[in-house]
Amino acid sequence: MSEKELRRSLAVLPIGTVMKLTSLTARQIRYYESQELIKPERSDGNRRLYSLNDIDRLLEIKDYIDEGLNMAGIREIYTQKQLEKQQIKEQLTKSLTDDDVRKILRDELLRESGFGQINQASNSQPPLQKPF
DNA sequence: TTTCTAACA
DNA sequence: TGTTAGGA
Repeated sequence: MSEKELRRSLAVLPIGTVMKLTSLTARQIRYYESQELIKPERSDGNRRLYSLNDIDRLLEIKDYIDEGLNMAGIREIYTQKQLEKQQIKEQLTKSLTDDDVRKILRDELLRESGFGQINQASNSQPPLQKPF
């Protein structure tokens, strides 16, 4: 996470500030939390602390409600969005794996060409038993 | 003073 | 969602 993202996710705002920044009532803000649309931190004597990201999300929630969505509908949007992120992560991991495979194939070709001894030190892959 | 939980004329 | 009670 970049420092910028860390700052935006730092929960330091009390509900009173959030009310002014979003024009929502404390009742609404707490209700959206009960619907799992936001997850503010807690501290002090059980007081809620919100981050700038929470502010953005609350403003988005207002728009979604204006568009006629209910709590469940909005929640689906966010849960689906986090699933997409998870899939992107998996794809990235798969991509890196393919790159490793490419390195291995390259070294196999070098070995078969009789240049096995000039293996690059950058490749930490152990030699294969049976090159094809 | 501000915020919290729970509950409803 | 509003509003209020009773505490922290």
